[in-house]
Amino acid sequence: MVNGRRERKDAQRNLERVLQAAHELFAERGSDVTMEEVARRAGVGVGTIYRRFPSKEHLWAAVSHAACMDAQQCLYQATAQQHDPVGKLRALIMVQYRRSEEQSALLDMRPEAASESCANSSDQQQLYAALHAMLQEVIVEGQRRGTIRQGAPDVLAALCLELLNPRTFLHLRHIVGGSAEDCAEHAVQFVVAALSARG
Amino acid sequence: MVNGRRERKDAQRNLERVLQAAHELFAERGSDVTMEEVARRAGVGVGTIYRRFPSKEHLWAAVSHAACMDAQQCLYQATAQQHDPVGKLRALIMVQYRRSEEQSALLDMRPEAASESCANSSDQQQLYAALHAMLQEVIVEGQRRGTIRQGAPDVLAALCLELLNPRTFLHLRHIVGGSAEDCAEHAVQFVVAALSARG
DNA sequence: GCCAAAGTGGAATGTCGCGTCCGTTTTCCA
DNA sequence: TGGAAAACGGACGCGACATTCCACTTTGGC
Repeated sequence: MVNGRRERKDAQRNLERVLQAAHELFAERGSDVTMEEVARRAGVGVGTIYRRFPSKEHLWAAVSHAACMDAQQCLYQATAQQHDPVGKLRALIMVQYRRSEEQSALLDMRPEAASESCANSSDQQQLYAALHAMLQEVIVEGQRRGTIRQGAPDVLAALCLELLNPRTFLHLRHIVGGSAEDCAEHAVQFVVAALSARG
Repeated sequence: MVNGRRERKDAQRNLERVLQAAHELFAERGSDVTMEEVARRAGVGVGTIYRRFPSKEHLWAAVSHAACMDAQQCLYQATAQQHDPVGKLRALIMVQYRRSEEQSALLDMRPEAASESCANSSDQQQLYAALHAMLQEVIVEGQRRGTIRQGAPDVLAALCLELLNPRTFLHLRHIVGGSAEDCAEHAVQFVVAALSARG
């Protein structure tokens, strides 16, 4: 579409293939994937990738950005449909765990390790922050209603957040052996118990 | 000491220096440390390291082994001095968090990712397993006494375990801003609430 | 103090993955 | 259909590391 000329459709198709391939590989194995692997899976040459993305980090950022925006969107929607804090908590855990099943490496984020090359994009950190904020909001609301015990909301949210990490899901999955939903249910029980106001 | 001849004392000294340097660097930054960095910090040449350890993985394994054995020892001792489940839980968290302060990268283990080159040694997995077993034992005992709620002990232990990971500590530390003990106390409150039998 | 064995350091080598370059192929417009 | 422009792909260059090699140094036994 540049300079009055339509974008060539092979170029368009290849961009899609590259993004698709990169998404699949990154989601599964994180950023320690070779550019050549991505190219091979996409059925193109490495040069084609570099035409669109100046570096591996840029490709990672693009894939990560899309995945994180999507995840954030899903999390917002899921909580919006719930009206009590416990329901919102359950929704967050369910959604996060279901996504972890397919995209553990892409969603795995460690906010404290901000500088490790492209393994952690700022989008992941933003997703983490958004999730932390959502949890905190739920906790504050629960405290207002008296269903969630007192205590610094940011700290409680941080502890819950650890249990929402894809790694936790994988670990749990390994032990429980059941579906993502089964695992999520265990985590929900645990978190709810940890947060509930004492009887 | 081989072949009737004493081990040269420069060799012995250098081995100690290498292990010390490797421990410091690995503890801080994990296995993405250059052999040359280790050599430099130890004040030796890389050749000297390779004389003792056939590969970087072997060096990592040696350092990791020592750290994990030591950690396991500390955890056992700490729980042995406590006589009720909650006390044992508190002790485990306190000890683990204090160690995390210095050795987060060495103790950080992800049992589900067993094959990622040398970043995860089998010792780390064993430490993880031991910690999981200790938690499980504490939980079973608490359930017997009626102070800990019912539920699959392995699953409950797995969820607690996530909160004992050095990453969790670092994240919490960042938010709380206090000492390792402060962070541990928050985690203890959370875990105890999550596990307590309902009133 | 002498010397053979043990140990040392760091330059050289091999491997691997990122990113570039350019001859070839495809597409689009007229 | 012809040809210019855009896109392609994969061989190649390069830097970063792990590991090897060997001329040189230190040590322990005599």
